[in-house]
Amino acid sequence: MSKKEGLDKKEQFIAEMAAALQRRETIVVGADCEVMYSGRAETLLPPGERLIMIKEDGTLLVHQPHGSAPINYMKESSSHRFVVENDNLYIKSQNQVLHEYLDILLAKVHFFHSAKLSDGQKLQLTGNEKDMANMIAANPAIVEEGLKLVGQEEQTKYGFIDVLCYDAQGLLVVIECKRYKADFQAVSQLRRYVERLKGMKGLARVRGILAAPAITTNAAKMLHDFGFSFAIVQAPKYKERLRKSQKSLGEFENNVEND
Amino acid sequence: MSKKEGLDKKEQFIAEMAAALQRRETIVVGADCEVMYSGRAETLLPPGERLIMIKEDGTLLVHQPHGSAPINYMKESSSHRFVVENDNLYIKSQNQVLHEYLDILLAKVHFFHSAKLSDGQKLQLTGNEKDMANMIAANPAIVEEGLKLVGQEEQTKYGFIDVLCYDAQGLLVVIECKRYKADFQAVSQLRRYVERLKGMKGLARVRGILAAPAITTNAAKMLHDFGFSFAIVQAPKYKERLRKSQKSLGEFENNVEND
DNA sequence: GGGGAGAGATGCCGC
DNA sequence: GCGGCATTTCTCCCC
Repeated sequence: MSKKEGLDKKEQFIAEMAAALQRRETIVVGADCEVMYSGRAETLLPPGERLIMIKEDGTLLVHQPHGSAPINYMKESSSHRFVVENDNLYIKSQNQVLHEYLDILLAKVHFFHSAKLSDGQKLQLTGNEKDMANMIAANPAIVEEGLKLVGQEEQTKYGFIDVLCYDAQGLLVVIECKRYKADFQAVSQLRRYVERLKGMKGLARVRGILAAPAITTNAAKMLHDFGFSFAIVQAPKYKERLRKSQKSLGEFENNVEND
Repeated sequence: MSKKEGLDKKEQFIAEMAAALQRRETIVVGADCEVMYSGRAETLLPPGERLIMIKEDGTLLVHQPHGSAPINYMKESSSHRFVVENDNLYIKSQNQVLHEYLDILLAKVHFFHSAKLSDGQKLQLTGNEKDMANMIAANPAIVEEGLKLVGQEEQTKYGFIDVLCYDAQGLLVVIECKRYKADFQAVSQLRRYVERLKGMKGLARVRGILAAPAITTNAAKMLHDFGFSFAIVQAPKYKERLRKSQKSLGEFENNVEND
C-alpha cells in the first residue's frame, strides 16, 4: 500500500469518526495504541492492543484485555477529536471544566464500529445496605431482643445513622449495618455517630451496635475497646431466592472455562 | 427472513462466539438486551441498547451509552456461554468461586466483533498520595517548621501512617496526607493512627496533622475537637508540568462538543 | 488469601 | 455545586 493510500485510509477513518461523534453515536475502536493522560494525575501507558469506547455523553474508556476497570478514561462531557499529526493518528480528548487531557496515539487500528444506542433504563437493584437496614428496622429483634425502633436514616436529624433504637433499658442504640465483613472504618463510623448523638442530645451513654455478617479480628478488638457490641446479621439472601425462582441461572453443562 | 434462516443466523453467531471464547479473544457485542444478575446483590436491567464486552480473562462488562462505570458486570475468571433457549438468544455467565450468575437476553444483536488482543503493559502513574507523602518526607517544613522525619509508611512499624515526625518540642507527630479536600473519614483515620501510636508507645500525647489542599467545614470542626491541626499542602502540580513540556495536549481548535 | 487503604475511584441522594 | 456515604466498588501492597 502506498503512503498516499495509507493517508487516504486514515483520512477516511477520521471522517467517519467525526461524523459518528457528530451524530452522538457510541464508538468502539480496537487498536494498538499508546495513551497519555494529564489531569488529576499524570499517566503513561506504553504501546499495546486495547479496546477504546467513546459514548454519546462524551465518556471515553480504554480497556486492556484483562481486568474490570478501564486502564485510562475520560469522564462524561469530554470532547474528542480524531487527528493526524506528523503522520501519526491520534484521538485527542479534553475536559475543559475538569482541566483533563488525554491523547491516544493509534499505531494501528484493527477494527472500529459506531452505532447510535438507545437506552434510558435504570438498574433495579435489591440486596444493598439500605435493604439490610430496612430489614432490621422492620424487626430490630434480629439484632437484639427488646429493641424498639426510633427512626431510620434521614428520619432522624442526627445524620446518616442506619437504624436508631431504644433498648430494653431505655438506652439509645445506634446500629450501623455493613453488608460484608466489618473493618476499622465501620467501627470508626459507628463511633462517630455515637459521639455525635451524645453531644447533640447531651447524653452520658449511647450504645453502638455493629450489624454485619462478620468482622475482622482487629476491628472486633477496637469495637470492644469502645464498649460497642457486634451482631451477626446476614444480608438478605436474594441469591437463593433468585436461584430458586429462576432455574435458568447457573447449572451449566458445557462450559468454556476461563480459569 | 424465514424462521429457519433466523435460527441458522443465531447458530452461526453462537458458533463464532464459542470459537472466539475458545481462542481467548476479546469480544464486543452491540445489542438490544435485558440483563439479570444474581450474586452479591440481585439486579434487573430492562431492555435497552448496550455494548457488551467479554475479555480473555473472563471479565464481562455491560455498558450503557452513558456513564463511566459498567451497568452490569462479571469479574475475571467467569465462564460464558452463548445459548438459545425457547427461541431466545442468551449470554449466560457464571463465577463458580464467587457464586455469581449473570444472564443477558439478546433481543437483537446489532453488531459483534472478536479479536485477540496482546497487551502486557502496566500504567505508569505519578501524582498520587504516595508522591505527596514523599514530598513532605523530603521536606517536612512544608507542613510545619522544625519537623524532623522519623519514618514513612512501611519504614515505620506503626502501621499505615503516611509520614511520622518529631516536632520542635520533641513530640511525635502523625501526618496524614489527602490529595483532595479532607473529610470526616480522613480525620477519623488520623485519630485512629494517633491513638494506636499512643497505645503502642505508651505516650500521653501524640500530635496529629492533616495535610491536604482543603478541608470540609465539618471535618475541620471535628479536627479541632480532637486537638489536631491542619496544614494546607498542595499535591504536586504535574498538570502544569506536563502542559508546559507537551504542547500537543489541550488547545483544541475544532471541537465536537459534548456538553 | 485476608487485611488495610488509595483511587485520575464512580454514582447516588440530599441540601 | 458541595457533602456525606455506599459500591456486585476495583486495585494494589503487604502480611
